[in-house]
Amino acid sequence: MGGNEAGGMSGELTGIADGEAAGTGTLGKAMAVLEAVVMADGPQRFTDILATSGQPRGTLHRLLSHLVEEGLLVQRRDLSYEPGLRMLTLASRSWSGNRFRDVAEPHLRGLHELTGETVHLGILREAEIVYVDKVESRQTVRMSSQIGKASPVYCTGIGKAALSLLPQPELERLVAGMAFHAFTPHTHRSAETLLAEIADIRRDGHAFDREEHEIEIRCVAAPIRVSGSDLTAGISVTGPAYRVSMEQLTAWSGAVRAAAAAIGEEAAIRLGPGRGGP
Amino acid sequence: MGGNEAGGMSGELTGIADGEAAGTGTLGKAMAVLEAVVMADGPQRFTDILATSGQPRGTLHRLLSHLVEEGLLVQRRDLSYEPGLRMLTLASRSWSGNRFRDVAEPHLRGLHELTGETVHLGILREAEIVYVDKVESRQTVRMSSQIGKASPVYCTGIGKAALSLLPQPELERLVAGMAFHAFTPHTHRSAETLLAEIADIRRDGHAFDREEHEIEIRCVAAPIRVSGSDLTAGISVTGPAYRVSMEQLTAWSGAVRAAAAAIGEEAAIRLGPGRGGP
DNA sequence: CTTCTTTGTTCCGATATTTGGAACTCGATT
DNA sequence: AATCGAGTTCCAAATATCGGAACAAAGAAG
Repeated sequence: MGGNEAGGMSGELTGIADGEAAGTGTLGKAMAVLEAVVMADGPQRFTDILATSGQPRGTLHRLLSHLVEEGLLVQRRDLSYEPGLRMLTLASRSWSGNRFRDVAEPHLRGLHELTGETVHLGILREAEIVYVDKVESRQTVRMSSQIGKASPVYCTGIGKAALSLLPQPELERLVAGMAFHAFTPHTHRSAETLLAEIADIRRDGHAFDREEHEIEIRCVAAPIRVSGSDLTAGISVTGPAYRVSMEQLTAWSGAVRAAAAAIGEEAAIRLGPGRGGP
Repeated sequence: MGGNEAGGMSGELTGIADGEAAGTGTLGKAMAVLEAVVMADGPQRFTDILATSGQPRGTLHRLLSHLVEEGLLVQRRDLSYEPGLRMLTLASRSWSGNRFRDVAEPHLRGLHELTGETVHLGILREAEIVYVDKVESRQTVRMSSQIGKASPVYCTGIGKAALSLLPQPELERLVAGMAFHAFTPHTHRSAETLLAEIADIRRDGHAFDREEHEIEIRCVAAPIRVSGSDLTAGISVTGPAYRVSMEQLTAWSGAVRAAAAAIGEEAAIRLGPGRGGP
């Protein structure tokens, strides 16, 4: 197959060249379509998806039918498509069965009690940070807006912290593929400045987000390394600029690093050897 | 192709009997494997999955590779498989983008404040109820254990309530396929008793769970019908038997019915015509 | 140390599935 | 009536999947 694009006859079709093009065949296309629907804002009509996915009509139609039959999508009366319930069922298991989150949770709570601010746990996946848990002020948290969300690495505290753990070649590979969207005036805009900051982070053991992702929002983060696992993660304490000064964040950095270290060690033990307990 | 079973020579091995045999081709198999891993308790080794999924070795291996490549599964150092982060990403969008849940939420809160007990929102999918939201006492709820979980219809308040809205033929189709597992001494054990109770529920407009799913747990539920949609759902107020008597539940039934009606109407308006708002 | 298992990975011809352009249906619009 | 747009169905050609069997690698037993 070609890439993701519809494409026609494939002239040279060298393929491989870039990233790891090739592919997951049918599954890949199905997932692309699924994602197109899930990530969209409202219900998507056939034509909408036709445009976003770039699949030919016939193919797309069959893919959608299959997805509906599997319960991953639901077709409404007006023929538009929405995410189906099966996604929830699968996800809830994936989340509650996540032992890493489980190990980290008490530490997140501890940090929250110390600081009174929101605490996040994120895992590195390619050039993104996926938030896996969150402990925040009073309000019932629910499957918080954040959980499951993926943010770019270069503009988040956890992201930069996690990057600091990567071996240089891996780091460079990721940075090379980055697009540096300027979310705020403080967002990194080039590989150079980012790499420079990462050097600092390696030295200090913690990273800051100086309103780089969202204006008026700051955080301190520390990386988590789990020995014996390929997992790279991080935690952060986040707060509004008017309430948490950079000095305040610096004061908390020790606690954040300590919590990160504790999670890393505990996880190495509990995730390493055997299965899960009771 | 055969059915889902791998089997060897398959004597009769009709398996599924019929239902809607045929299938979703490759996607179906991939999802079956994915589900096998996600629903399992710990990380699953290749051989474990080989057993549960019944796919031939070669096929299974390719399926797993593709699932990993898509980020739906992750392969650990010891070669075992775990749910991947992409599931979370997809699910969180599916959940937070669910407008029905959004409409219902204030009403759930209202019921919670009135009763002080746990309130659930569930949607009917085939012969199961999938919990989509939950409001409970103080404790931080998080993506509660329940959310996304699917329970059989015949032993839950919401399930029976939802069934009561179905047209008779549809109802009978579902009941015909039920397995009636006896979770407690009070669980329905036959189609007759279930159908009889559903007749009552149609009359009363609400259903009870008299410790039928879990011992010492009771609830009152009311069905939600959204006109103009195929959605069938329900809400319930649940509590421990020592604290909530059947009389208490009966006293609350009016409020539950009212909330259900309100949700149904509001949803019909907000889900019906246009897209989502801001 | 050798032999036997057990577990995971790779191969490859046969074949069922997917592919995608084009024709078709149905309803709304002009 | 004729045109347009959205969704669905068809079918020969292309290709990804299928799955048995051979192959490696790591343990366990002898």
